[in-house]
Amino acid sequence: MFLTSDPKAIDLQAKLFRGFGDPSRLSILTALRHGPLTVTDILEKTGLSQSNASNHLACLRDCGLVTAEQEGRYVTYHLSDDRVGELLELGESLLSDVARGVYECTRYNVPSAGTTKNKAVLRTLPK
Amino acid sequence: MFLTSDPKAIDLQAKLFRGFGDPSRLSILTALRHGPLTVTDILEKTGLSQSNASNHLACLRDCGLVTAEQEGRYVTYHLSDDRVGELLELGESLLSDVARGVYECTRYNVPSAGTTKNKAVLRTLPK
DNA sequence: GTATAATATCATTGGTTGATGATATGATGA
DNA sequence: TCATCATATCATCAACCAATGATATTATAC
Repeated sequence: MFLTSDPKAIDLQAKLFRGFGDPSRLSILTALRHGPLTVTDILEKTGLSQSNASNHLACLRDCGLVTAEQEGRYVTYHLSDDRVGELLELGESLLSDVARGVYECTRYNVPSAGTTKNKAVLRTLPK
Repeated sequence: MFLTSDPKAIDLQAKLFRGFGDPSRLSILTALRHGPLTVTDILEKTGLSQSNASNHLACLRDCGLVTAEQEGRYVTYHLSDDRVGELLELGESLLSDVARGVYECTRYNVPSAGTTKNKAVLRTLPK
């Protein structure tokens, strides 16, 4: 057996996709798609709580998906690379054709954006 | 406050990206990138255990990212849409520029592909 | 029919993650 | 200096997910 490619590269790439795979982070990235925004703007647009957004922004910043600039009292965030936006776009496009399947897939679920009130999970439906 | 876009769409899109955000699933998708493969082929290429691969294949199938065809005793899987491959490619390209940041991001971690022996997690480093 | 190879299903469980709430830091203006 | 606004940090804990191992199903060959 020889592996498709370096498992470490796979792990890293999976981690990269996870950056996009959380509703809070994804809503932040989506909000930034049309231009830079202040944290305050992000809070307004996404409806996330302050500390939640700040935690995720730190994560996105560490991962290199967004960059931050202090401007007076405010900090302005923007997407770090055009490919981040392209990935969002491609995901959106793909989703438009596979949405039903994704919706019905019961192996995993995402938490509802910004809240703890998660949907009931339907793991294993009896045949 | 008005939200960037339908939270339900965000949740779904996040769920889609999660399809790519697990090392086992990602290694399967990557293995399929150069053409259709039998489950047995996938096991060989990825090193995943049979039941683990089968579980993830079911998930990818449900989500519409791959399709399956029975051929005799074997089942052949292939990517369902060109955009799946494009997403992998774009992710790879982006990773080549942000890999260090992703590696060092400590907010979340992926399990090592196909095994339970996970790396130690370094959640919160003291300043 | 029986045996065997290929794949699928599913319950269990340990480790991980994300939201929260409290607190800390930093920047500006009075 | 103090007050206040903007943002960051961090510990806690409930919820979730993925690997495993056992078992079931399906297909072929004999």
